[in-house]
Amino acid sequence: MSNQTGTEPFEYDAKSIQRKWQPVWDELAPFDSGRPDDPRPKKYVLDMFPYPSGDLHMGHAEAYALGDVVARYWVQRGYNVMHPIGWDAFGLPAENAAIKRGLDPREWTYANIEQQRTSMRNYACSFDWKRTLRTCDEEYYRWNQWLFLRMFEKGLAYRKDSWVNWCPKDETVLANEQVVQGRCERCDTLVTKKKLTQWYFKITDYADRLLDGLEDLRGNWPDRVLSMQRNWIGRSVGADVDFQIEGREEPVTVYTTRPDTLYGATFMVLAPDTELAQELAEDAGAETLQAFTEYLEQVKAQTEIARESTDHEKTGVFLNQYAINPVNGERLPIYAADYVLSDHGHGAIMAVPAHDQRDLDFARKFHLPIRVVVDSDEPDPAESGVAVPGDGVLINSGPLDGLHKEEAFQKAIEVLEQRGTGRAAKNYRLRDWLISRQRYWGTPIPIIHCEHCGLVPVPDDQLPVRLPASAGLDLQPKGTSPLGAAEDWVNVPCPKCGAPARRDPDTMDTFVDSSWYYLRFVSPHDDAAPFDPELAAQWLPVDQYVGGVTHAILHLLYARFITKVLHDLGKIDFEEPFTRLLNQGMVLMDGSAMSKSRGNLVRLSDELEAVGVDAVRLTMAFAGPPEDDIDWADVSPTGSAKFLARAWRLAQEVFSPAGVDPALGNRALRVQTHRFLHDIPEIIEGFRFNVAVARLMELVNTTRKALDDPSIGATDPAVREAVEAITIVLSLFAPYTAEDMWQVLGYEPSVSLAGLPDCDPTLLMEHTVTAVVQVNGKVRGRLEVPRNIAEDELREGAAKLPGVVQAIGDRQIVKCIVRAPKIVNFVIAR
RNA sequence: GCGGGAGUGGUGAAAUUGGUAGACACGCAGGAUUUAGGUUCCUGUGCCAUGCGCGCGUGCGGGUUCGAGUCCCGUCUCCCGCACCA
Repeated sequence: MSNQTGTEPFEYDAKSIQRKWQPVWDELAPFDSGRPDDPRPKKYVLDMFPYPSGDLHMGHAEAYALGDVVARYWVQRGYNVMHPIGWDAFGLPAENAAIKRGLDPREWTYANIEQQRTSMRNYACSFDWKRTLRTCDEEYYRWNQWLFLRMFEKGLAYRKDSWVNWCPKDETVLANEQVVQGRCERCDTLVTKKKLTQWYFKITDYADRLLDGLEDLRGNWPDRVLSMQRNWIGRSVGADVDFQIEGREEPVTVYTTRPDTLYGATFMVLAPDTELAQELAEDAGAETLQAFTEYLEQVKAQTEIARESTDHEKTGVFLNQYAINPVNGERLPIYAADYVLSDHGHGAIMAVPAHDQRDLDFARKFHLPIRVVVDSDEPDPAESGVAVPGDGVLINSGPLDGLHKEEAFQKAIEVLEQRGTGRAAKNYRLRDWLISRQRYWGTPIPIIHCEHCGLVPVPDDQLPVRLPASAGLDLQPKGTSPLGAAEDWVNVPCPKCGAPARRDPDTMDTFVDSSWYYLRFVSPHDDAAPFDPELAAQWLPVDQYVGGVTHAILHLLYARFITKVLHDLGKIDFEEPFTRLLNQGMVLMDGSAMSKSRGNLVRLSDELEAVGVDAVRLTMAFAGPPEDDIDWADVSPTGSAKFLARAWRLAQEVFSPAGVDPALGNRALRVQTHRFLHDIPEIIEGFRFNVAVARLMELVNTTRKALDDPSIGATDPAVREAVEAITIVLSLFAPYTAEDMWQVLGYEPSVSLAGLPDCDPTLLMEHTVTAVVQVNGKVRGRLEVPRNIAEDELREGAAKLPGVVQAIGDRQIVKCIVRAPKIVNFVIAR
């Protein structure tokens, strides 16, 4: 970067500028927020807090660069901005790394946090350093326990025995959300199922509100995230229908989204791994039972291996039993088949082969009848093998005949409700949130197991339940929590009856920690409450959340859920935590995600060393729309560095005193400066950071020309005005460079607090514009005209342009469209 | 299959009420400065034709309009999420 010939008068040296300003900012703390007397309106800008698994990487660099633009922008607009940072410090990676290195997870975590903190300061993140938090601090996690207890009281935290996802490598249970295509989200191991008693949060109680709440976020959250959440919750609307079974007391209830096709049901299918299937098989006699048992074994063996297979050849076994269709009394043979899942709906379906592809596949294989009940133009499914799911007119359906799908849907439910054999119902893909983990490095669950009293909550005044020191504990994954072996810790008297009892040895999923941390920032060291209610009322909700799309489902869904819970507990008065969300893309290298194994890792520290902090930040902002991925191979950090040097040199050459009246300056340059100032807010608020940088570059180029133009020159006040505007806006992207320029321009630090200059509307109005003149829609000439030119005048001027005259020739002008002052279009006969 | 999004130069991308397509950069080419390289500065750069341009051009095909990257209909491709979810 540096000029080694020494012939240039000024040198831009990113490193020395960084060294120069960091201590000044530490002293000034320009981003401290929350002085009680601060009259500025509030703005809460939050970056997703990092996991301290090492030093910052390119992904952090992008996220924090973009979040910083937003935070710094609102400061420049005169807001009291709270922009805090913390560490999501509990969790498996820390524990695994600690085991590998033979360290205490605590030591390893805190060391990483310190390293990240140093890197963030160097990276000029505009965080309020008085408001940091670490989720592994007991002053933080005690409030996880507090939250757990409140939820326990409300029945929202409960234990149940069920088949859970199990990662054999990490030896711990996983939430549904942590299983990606049958594999552990973290270590990619094939997930297995294990029957265990675990703690759950009852997120399904909030399914409707979580889904409906997405409507309010439309426009302020990326469509992609809204759609992912919608999919994840997976609400479907339909009906529960009760079917009597021959020779059996209790009916079987099935869930269907197509009650309109009830008359088209020709058989029933149960999930093989249900008690009902087992019972029916037993009741049907030895032969059936044997066939069923064999099938069940086959299904169980297959699940783990064939999980991923894409073609699902239908299999199943007849249970030799019949159900009665409640609307027409028909006998429906009952099968057990693995295409019906035990954990969806009631684990049983009515099969309508004509109108459902899966049922049709099964019916064709087992030679079951196929009855069309929705008449459409499609070919007969029994012939074509293609089910007809679309609309049509109902036939063969008794009272539903002649109705369309939608009407029949409603009517069928009415009929069922009248007869008491069914009712409208909803179903969700969403499952309750499994929060217990059999690992050490997390928040202890504040429950004591007493032989006499059962599950006893730890009284609030005994919180926190401290995590015991790891010394002497075996942290190796082994399927049970290491805390169970901490005898001094685990054995306690029951808080209720005083008898010897044991603490729950599990720890909480770290997503519990991150589901409410945004609230803690308003009073990070409060020891009376998780957050100060008054401060929360003042600051919340978060106005702008910034983070990666990797958290589109997990973290954001959990945080929305916990927010609604806290709302219902009367602790806060809003239901959505994050008003606006910006999801930045990923930083790639040569088209794919960076990884050591792929050998395409770009180290942030190397980039910072090569071009400096500001150039890296600027590159992140300029690369393209923030939500798009950045391929580091496609961008030019050195190009950014060159631009910064150009801008910086501009400031060195300004030769008019600070405070000079810009009104005396060059008009053309002033016009461009003020158009720039006018457009910047709209551009930044629309997250079009790349455009903002382009506009900065444009203004730098123009100002350079003005400066070098002898008729304008370094003493022109308009040059100073332009450079000041550049400096202030540049401070959003390249704070070190801008700070240095600000000083050269004769001001005290910090430029971050300078404020965006007002733009002068008269300068926006006065300048001339280029009118485009078209003939038959093709551009044939241009005309410099005043902004307020009259239509007639513009038309006459346009008609005289040589290019236009030539294009028209002797043909007749049929029509002339004039939109002053921008365009004239002559329509001529062809 | 369901849901969401996107297709614009060699590359990243602009064009936010239908009105100059390709701003701003990267790359490349040429030139100035330099012993040389780098830096810095200047010029050029959508495609085709380049002796000429009422020539072509925003995935493709239609339509509306004086005028379409933008609106409408159809179609293809790609990316993301969910998926034997009844």
